[in-house]
Formats: sequence, structure tokens, C-alpha cells
Amino acid sequence: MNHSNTPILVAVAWPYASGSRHLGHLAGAYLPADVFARYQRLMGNRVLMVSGSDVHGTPITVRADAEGVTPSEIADKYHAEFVKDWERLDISWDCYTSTGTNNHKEVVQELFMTLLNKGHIDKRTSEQYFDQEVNRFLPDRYIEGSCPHCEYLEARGDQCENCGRTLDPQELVNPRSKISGSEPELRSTEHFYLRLSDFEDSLEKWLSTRQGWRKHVLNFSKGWIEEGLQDRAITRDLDWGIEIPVDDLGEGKRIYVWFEAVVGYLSAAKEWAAKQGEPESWKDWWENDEAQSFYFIGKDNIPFHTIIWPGMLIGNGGLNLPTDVPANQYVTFKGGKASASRGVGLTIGEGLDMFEPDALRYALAANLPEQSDTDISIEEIVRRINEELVATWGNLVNRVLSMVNKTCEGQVPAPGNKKDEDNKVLSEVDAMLLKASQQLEKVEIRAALRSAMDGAAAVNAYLNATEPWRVAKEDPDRATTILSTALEAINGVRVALSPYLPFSTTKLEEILGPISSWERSPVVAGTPIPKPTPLFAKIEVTND
RNA sequence: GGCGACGUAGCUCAGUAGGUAAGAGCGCUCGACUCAUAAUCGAGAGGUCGACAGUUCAAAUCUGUCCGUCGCUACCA
Repeated sequence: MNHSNTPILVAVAWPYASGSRHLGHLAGAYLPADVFARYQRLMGNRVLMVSGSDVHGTPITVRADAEGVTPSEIADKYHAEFVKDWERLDISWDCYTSTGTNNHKEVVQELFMTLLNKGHIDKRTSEQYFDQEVNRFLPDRYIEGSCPHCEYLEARGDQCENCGRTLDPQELVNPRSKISGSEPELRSTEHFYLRLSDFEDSLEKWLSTRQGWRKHVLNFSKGWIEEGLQDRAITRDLDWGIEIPVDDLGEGKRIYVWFEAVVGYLSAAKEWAAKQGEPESWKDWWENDEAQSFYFIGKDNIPFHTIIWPGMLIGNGGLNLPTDVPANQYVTFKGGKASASRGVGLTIGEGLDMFEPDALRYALAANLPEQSDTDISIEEIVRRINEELVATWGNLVNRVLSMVNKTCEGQVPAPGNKKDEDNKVLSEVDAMLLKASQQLEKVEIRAALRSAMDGAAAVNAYLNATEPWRVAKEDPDRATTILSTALEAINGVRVALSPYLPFSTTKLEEILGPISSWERSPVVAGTPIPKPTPLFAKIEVTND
């Protein structure tokens, strides 16, 4: 740590534009990534935070068919919704794009050609079910039929939900298309395959040298490799997706999402560089040995980021592999997995309609599923906001600014001579900043927030011990010193909270001055302190 | 079925390499204070660490079995 000016790539999972994203997605990837990126910027590092909407794939085409619109209309609709969500939350992207750009297509095709020319991609023929009514080959999970093992009538082509067994679609008895209901026929089709098995040894070696990765991420990835890596079809019989850059296979085939979406991290970096007018600058994050990359994803995405994408990078050569993949577990909503489509939990938009963005960010950051699944509810969010954010931090700022406004003629007082107790609280705040920094370096976002709040509690305790409101009556100079010290302490605490609370941070910066680095900056005597308004509103709980 | 993670106070969660009497926040009880958004500060109560068995001088932590939850299982991404 403390490497100032290090290029740090903050790569965030690409939200799938087939529906609204919910608070679980926000807590799983976007919020921790944003906190981490903001922290790294304050440490003086060169952060490039990228992501974009994933606009291809079968679920989008199926939804488009169902609604009688085109796939791009669905993708555009949700892409616009995501962009609005990010603005409302102030997620600090350097580049938020989509997989529908020309640039992305070119980068994907270039990578495809490199892997093809190096022999890591080859052609194979397989038998796939084809739905004649909708004129489309069917992904395994869009085929239903009776399970050959338990005779469950609605088994999917990839797995029977009743007995849990993994299936091949050909095993299903009386197969039918989930899209049209008709009986599909087997047709032979030729596709490109990524030879993942080529990378088994190098991936195993690479994973065995990873330090400080989360236990579930590392074990899960090693497990995949121990089972043996299977080559994987890159292309699909689709007309919605990125064109294959060679015509060997004929019409009607596209590169499929799992292969191209992860390439987005690279294409977004190139898009950003081009927009900066320095088209080669993306290399600082991808080819520089000093550069670090952190991939913020949910646990369902682990193999794509610890096996498949690194495999593709190794095959391509010359590009940096992930430094860390701090995948989060899931947020459950009152015990159930959050899912907007099933009506469990809140979408990001609904959460923002209900809570101020900083308050929502606080409540989720305090409950991030970093070690295990985490349970949340509206009551829990309200509790976090009212009993922690408002009571400990919001109230601290308010009480200090109020006292300074009243007893120091509305401006920051001169420091005066400090006593031991004054120096003690300041060193507590400095120690907190160091501790939070160490935690954030390890991507312990939630623990670092706890540290920051402990800092706020220490300042509250200092005020209760020194009682400036009483001292002001007998010894105004001493009261002034106490309040000046409290302001300095707050100046430290707000630094540690700033990655989590961008909106109230800006509000405080207007009074106390800007935050420009990860340290407690001095307060400037004479700065006007107006009568404060609360940083956060308490949520009124209505009992109906 | 296989693989992985998880099961710790009323609630939400920490417990890094087995070892001082098991931790935090919130809630609860008592007390202090009254500058502040009935906010703050201090003290306290509260847990046989999912069950059972084993290894060890010592187990929340290691091993095995079982129960429960979640995820993955390669064509959802």
C-alpha cells in the first residue's frame, strides 16, 4: 500500500440488461466497487473504474419476443434505467458503456482472432434441439420435458429441479420448447470452441500463488480446475450478438455472451482511453507490471472471472491477470434470495425512492455479504439509518457545528493550547484512518465502515467527557479549544466516511473545505460556520 | 447425486495461524448528561458457538457422520 500513482483497474460486473437490478446486485458489486475506487483515488492512485450493460444473450431475445419488441429495445430500456440508477447513487464510473458498441465488437473480434490464430479456438459439430415454430436453436434451459430419473414433468434441459440431477437435453422424455411449446427436433450444428483445457496447468499454477483471496473464491475456483476444464462453445445459433469475424460457419451464428461480456473490461478501458484523446493509455492498466486489477462481482460469476477470463488473457498473452476477485455472496431479503423478477426484495430504483442515496449506501455497506450471505429487510435498513448513521454521525456533526455556530461567533475558532485529552481524541481519529485504510486495502469494505463509525463514537465520547457546553460558561477559551479540536476530529472522520457517503460529503465540503487525500486536514480558523441543517433525515416509522 | 460456502447473543454479523474468563453494532436494563435530529456517554444483563462422535494438555476453530440454508454443477450470466 501507499504506492501513490499506481494504476488500479476497478472492474465491475456487467449488469445484464434483461430486467431491473435489485439491491442485492448493488451490495454485491456496484457499491463496494465504488467505495473501493473512491478510497484508492484519495490514496493518490490512478483509478480506472469500468463497466457497462450486457445487452446480448438469449434471455433478452426471449423477453423481446414475449413483449413483441426487438432485443435492442429491451436492452436500451434497461441500459437507460441502469444509467439513471448510477446517477442517483453517484457511482463514480470512469467509463460506463455497453456491449453494444462498435468498439466492443472490434475488441472482441480481435481477441477472438488472436485466440483462433494461436490454436486456442477450434470448430466442432454437435447435435442441438431446434424449435421450428420460432426458427431458433434452443439453449438447454429453454427445453422442458420429463426427467428420465424421477419422471418429473417440468425438468429443464440442463437440470431437473425436482431430483437435482444434471441432464443433457437429449435425455429428456417428450421434450418441448419452453418458448413455443412445440416439440423440437435435433439438428447438427457447427460451432467454435474455446480450448479451456489448454490453460489448465497455467491457471492452476496461477491460482495456487494467489494471496489474500477470499476463501470461497479460491476454493471454488480450484475445485473447477480439479474436476478438469472442459472446452466450451463460444458461438450460438443466434442473430442477436457479435458477429464471428470469420465466415467458416455460415449465416445465423454469433459469438455468445459469456465469451464477449468479460472482454468488456478491456474494451471499456480502450473506449475510455480513446475519449481521453490518448488511445494508447489503456495499456497503463493492462500491460504495466505495477498495475493492479480488482474485479467486483457476485459469487455466481466466480468461474467467469477466475477461470475463463484469465484463461482467455493467458491465451492472448501480454495482458494483466486479475490481482484479486473479491466476489461477494448474496444479499437475501428476509431469508429469500433477492430477485426482482420474483418480487423478492427491492429494485435499486425502488430503494432510491424510499431512502436518500447516502442513507441507502450506508445501510447496504454496513451489511455487505463479504463473508457469507447477509439478510436484509426494510426494517433493517431503517434501523441502520436511524440508529447508526443519523444518531452517531449525523448528530455528531450537527451538535458540533451548532455549538461552534453559537459559541464561536459563527466561525472556526483559533486552536488554542491543547490538553492531553484533546491530543488523545485526535490520535484516536488518526489511528482509525490508518486502520480503515488497512481494511480497505484488503477490500474489507464493511469492516472499514465500522472503523469509521467507531471514530465518530470516539468524538462523541470526547465531547461528553469535556462538556464544552458547560465549560463555555466558566472558561470560554477552553471551550473554544475543545470545539476546535472536535472540528479537527470530525475532519478526520469525514475522510473515512467519504467513500461511502458522497452526497453528504459534498455538503460538508461546502462548510469545512474539500477532502483531497486520506488524512485529517487542519481546519482553517475564521472559516464561517453557519447554523447547520441535519446531514441526514431520520426515517419516520409509521405504525399502520 | 457431486463440489463449495455457511449455521456464533433477541436481531444483523465479526472471530485471522486451535490456547488469556467467546466479540461488535443495534435492541433491552440501570445510571450520567442536556450542546445536538428524544440524539450522546458510561455500566450491565444476555450465548452449552446447528447436533452427535473423535483427535488434542487445550476445539467456535481440526477430522468424521447427521440435520438445515444458500450457491455452482460447464447452453442463465
